[in-house]
Amino acid sequence: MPNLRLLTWNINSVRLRLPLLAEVVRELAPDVVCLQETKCPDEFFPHEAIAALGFPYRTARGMKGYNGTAILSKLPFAERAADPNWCERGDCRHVGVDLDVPGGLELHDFYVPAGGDIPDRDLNPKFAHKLDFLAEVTAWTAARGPAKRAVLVGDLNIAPLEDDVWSHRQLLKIVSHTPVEVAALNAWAAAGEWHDAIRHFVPPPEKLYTWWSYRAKDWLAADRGRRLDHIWCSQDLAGKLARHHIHKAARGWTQASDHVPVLLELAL
DNA sequence: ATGGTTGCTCCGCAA
Repeated sequence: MPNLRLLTWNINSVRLRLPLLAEVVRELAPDVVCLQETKCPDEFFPHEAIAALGFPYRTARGMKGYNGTAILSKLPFAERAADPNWCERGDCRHVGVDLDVPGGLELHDFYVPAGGDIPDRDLNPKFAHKLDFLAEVTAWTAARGPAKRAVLVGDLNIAPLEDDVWSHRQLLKIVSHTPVEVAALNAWAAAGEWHDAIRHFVPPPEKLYTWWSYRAKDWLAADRGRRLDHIWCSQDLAGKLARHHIHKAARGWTQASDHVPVLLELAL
């Protein structure tokens, strides 16, 4: 089969940014799109409009106002309905599918809790939730053993490497780049023997970002980004990584998301 | 050191 083009994007409202999703599809021609922060209850998910973009297979797990994940596909898949309800919250932070490609492919789309502003689990319940969520997914991953024929994508809300942030030193106490979060993310990846498919193409010390704050006067000039969005693959796919693309231009679009699409092409 | 913007929803909260 031709290469599989997988895209992940924190769209920050699927309804508001439907025209931008169409533009992403037009420019990057993904076969599978994993969205986060759809902010859309399932009964309002824009299925018809997305079907018209060329995605006959779709699954959405959304809720009112916050969170929400969705997978849109040109290829058939079976939804993984039995995956856990993280932290018993039902807060729509994960959806997984088994893609119908030769040899099969398990695909997981995650939206890890952002964690609030104070990096202390005793002072900040949102930070405690982030760490608890990471501990839970790590235990689940460890129990399942090394990932095989699998890809994990999403807004993991952690920039693990020094070169995943504009200033390692200045962000050490900023939620998303604290040592405790980085250790938790690394433990999760280690538990499944996941391979960082994007850093495979762009090793440190090259800077790499997927998110730029809305609060900057000039996001491009300041370039104070962070790499919060990730694509991991199982070791058996590491030799099949064909190319990647971080669609930085999308950050400059009118009414942009603060995250940009990240694409991985796999030679299955 | 601080404040800055956005989206959803209900006028604050999460990011």
